[in-house]
Amino acid sequence: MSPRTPKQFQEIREEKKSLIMDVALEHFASEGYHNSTISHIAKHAGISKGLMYNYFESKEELLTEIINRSIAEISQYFDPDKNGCLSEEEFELFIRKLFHLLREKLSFCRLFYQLIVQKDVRDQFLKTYLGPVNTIPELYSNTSSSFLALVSKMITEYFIRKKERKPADYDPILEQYMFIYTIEGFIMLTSYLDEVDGNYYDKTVNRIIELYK
Amino acid sequence: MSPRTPKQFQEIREEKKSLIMDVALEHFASEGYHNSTISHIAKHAGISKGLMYNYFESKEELLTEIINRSIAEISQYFDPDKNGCLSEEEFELFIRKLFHLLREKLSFCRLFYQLIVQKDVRDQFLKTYLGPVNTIPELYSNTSSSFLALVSKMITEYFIRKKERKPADYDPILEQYMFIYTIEGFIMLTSYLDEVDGNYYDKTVNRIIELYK
Amino acid sequence: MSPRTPKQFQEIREEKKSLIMDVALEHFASEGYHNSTISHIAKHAGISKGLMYNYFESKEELLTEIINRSIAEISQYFDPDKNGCLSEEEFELFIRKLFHLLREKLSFCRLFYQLIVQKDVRDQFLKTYLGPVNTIPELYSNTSSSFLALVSKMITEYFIRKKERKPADYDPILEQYMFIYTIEGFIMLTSYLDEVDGNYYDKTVNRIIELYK
Amino acid sequence: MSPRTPKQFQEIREEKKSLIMDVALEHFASEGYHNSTISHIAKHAGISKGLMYNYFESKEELLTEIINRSIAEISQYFDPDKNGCLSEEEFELFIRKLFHLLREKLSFCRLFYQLIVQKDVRDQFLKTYLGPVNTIPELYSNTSSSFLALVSKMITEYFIRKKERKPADYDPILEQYMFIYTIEGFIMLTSYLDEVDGNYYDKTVNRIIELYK
DNA sequence: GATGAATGAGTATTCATTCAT
DNA sequence: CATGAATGAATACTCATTCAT
Repeated sequence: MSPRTPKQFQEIREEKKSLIMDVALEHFASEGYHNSTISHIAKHAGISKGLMYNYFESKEELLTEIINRSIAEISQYFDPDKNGCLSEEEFELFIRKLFHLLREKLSFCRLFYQLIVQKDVRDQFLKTYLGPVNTIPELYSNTSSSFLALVSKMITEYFIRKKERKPADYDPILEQYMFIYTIEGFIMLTSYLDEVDGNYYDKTVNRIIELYK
Repeated sequence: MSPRTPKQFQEIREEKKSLIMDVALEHFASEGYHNSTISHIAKHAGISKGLMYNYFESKEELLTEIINRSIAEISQYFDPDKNGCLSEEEFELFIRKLFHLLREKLSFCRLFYQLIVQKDVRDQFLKTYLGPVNTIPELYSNTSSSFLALVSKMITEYFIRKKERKPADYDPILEQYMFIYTIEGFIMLTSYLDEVDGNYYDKTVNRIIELYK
Repeated sequence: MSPRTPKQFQEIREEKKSLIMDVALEHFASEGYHNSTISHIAKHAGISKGLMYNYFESKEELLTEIINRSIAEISQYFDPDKNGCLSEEEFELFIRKLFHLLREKLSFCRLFYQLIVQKDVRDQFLKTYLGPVNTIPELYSNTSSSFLALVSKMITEYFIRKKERKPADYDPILEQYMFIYTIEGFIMLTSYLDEVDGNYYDKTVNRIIELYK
Repeated sequence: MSPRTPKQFQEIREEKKSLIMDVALEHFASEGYHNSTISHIAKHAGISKGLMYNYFESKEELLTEIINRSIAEISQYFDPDKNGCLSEEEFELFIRKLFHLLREKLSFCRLFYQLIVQKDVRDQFLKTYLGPVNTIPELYSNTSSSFLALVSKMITEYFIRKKERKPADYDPILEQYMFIYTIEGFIMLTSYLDEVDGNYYDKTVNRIIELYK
């Protein structure tokens, strides 16, 4: 057998890292960061505790990398920075994509809530991912870390623009809040109460689009 | 000096217990149950660790008592078991009260989310407080521990009843979901993003009532 | 009512002390010294923790007083210091008394074993109660603290004297050991295995007398 | 340097486990289970507290493993389950072995008494090791955990069988009790009074055999 | 005398992290 | 690279003892 090339080594390494992060995400999401032990994660990933520290400097870094990877995945999924302006069709598509993604990334949603409810983490997290656009260094190659801020801004502008085709008493800020609350509540409850029947899942999406498009 | 009377002891106990619970609630709410240490809580309450165990048998009992106390406060605030049936006025009042209460019990809301995101605690919590009405012994004199289940049931029935005064294609289940999501998202975001401006706080309440009454 | 005389106070005090010691003996005997808490003992004695320290300087002193009282009771029960020499009748009576006492003082027997098995306590205990006769100051008014040493000496002399009415190959030391082992085993097993049927209790006594008188 | 092989790890584990158990046995035997702290045991074993829990899940499991190991050693020493029936020669051999073993396993004897005098532990211990033969799963490969029950049964049967070669008034139950008491007393006193002179040690064995064979 | 609130040192246990092999 | 033994700081909880009232 020919010895592995450095490139192959690199690939193996990345795969292993990815595996560990997958396992860790599941643990962090369901048990919480502090209740997930390196021991358990390592065992479930099929490696030794010691090797974990070959891939990640610390438990905290493991968490950070998981978050960054997830954000990167999500943001490239939406790829919203094409022109920074949502058309009605794009808005509807955005919602549909969001709800579709939700099903596939339940673990990340739960992890997200784990972080949000944790005071110390929350502050750090919000500063990093909801901070002002462009002022924060990129963490992943093609991704602004303030992706969430960007999305938030685009939605705001979408609602403001919508006012033109609405009656005089239409309050875009209020509508945006209502929209965010509904989305937020839906994600939260879907993430934790595994009772959503598929039928109403779709009905809900349509109703939200109907109300807020 | 004459010794303290039993009544004096009782008062001291009640006051100190209450103090500890207040402090612990803040900790549990912001740091999470598992991350809040008895040491820290004791220190912030200005007492020794040992004394904590004079008042509460364990950390878990401390949590339980805090939850029970909060649920009791909230449920007596709503007193929904008068006739078990919401009129339109009562529904509106219920929402207004809920939003009013939210401002005063932010810590409890946060604690609630801390519990929800923690797998082990969630199951226990949901079983106890969302379990079937009437099957769970009362924890506080005038309060069923399944207060939340009762509220939930009343709301469901309210939406079903509403169908009569709505068009044929009105889907009460869907509307109830939408209502719950909105409320939920509002509570969640209000609990954690301390940016809600009072102006829109009221506007939101009115809009929710307008949409779902 | 006339105020209590100092003597009455003293009596009340002694009664209370005695009650506490009774309760504590039961606890120490069944749970062990270290597992018996002052709290529990006080509660079972119907007094407060604080008051315990009015009667006994410390938990250790409480134990010491219990031991001394028990030894005093037992030694006055046997009153062996009349002439220091056991006749055959006295020997039989001694055994019968011992077995009779065993039934009434089970708790003390158990406490005794609790102490014996505890290295630190054992050394102290043995030094005090098996030490050389007359060299240790009396703890209770009419009682030598080396009562056990005295009894031990009397038994030894009894067996040595017995040799005169026995065959030449009779080994008094060996017989004394056998006697002590039998007694010891009987007390130990009776103390802990509550299965001794009364019938064999008496038969055993008679057999021991038959063998070793 | 090449990493340790699994076998090496296994060896390290076994050796260290054994070391810890040896040290812990000494502590449990002389101080008692509850008074022996993990801290002290660890310190005397030359390891950190934390490492204790790499080898034993809890203090209780440490105790259980020590007991099981000792029982296993002892029972294989006697190997009494060959045919379940003691001949006179086997009875004598059994006693001689017992007394020989006693000298080597003093610590275990003391531990045994520690357990007996501790109410909570006693019940558990007796249930496990004196329970009915054959109903308890084997803990060590070739060892019934009710080894003691088996021995007890064999001795009972031995005495009953003996009646045939004895006078009519021979009471096998009484004789068995006397035998047990003597043995018991001998073990107890030998375990705790380190004064037994070797000379009388052998004489005692012979005398017991003479009396009860 | 009498109470129980209050303390603090101690105990079992957990876990991220390091390191020899 | 890989392993898991080893550490140590932290955590929930206990209990003899003190002390203000």
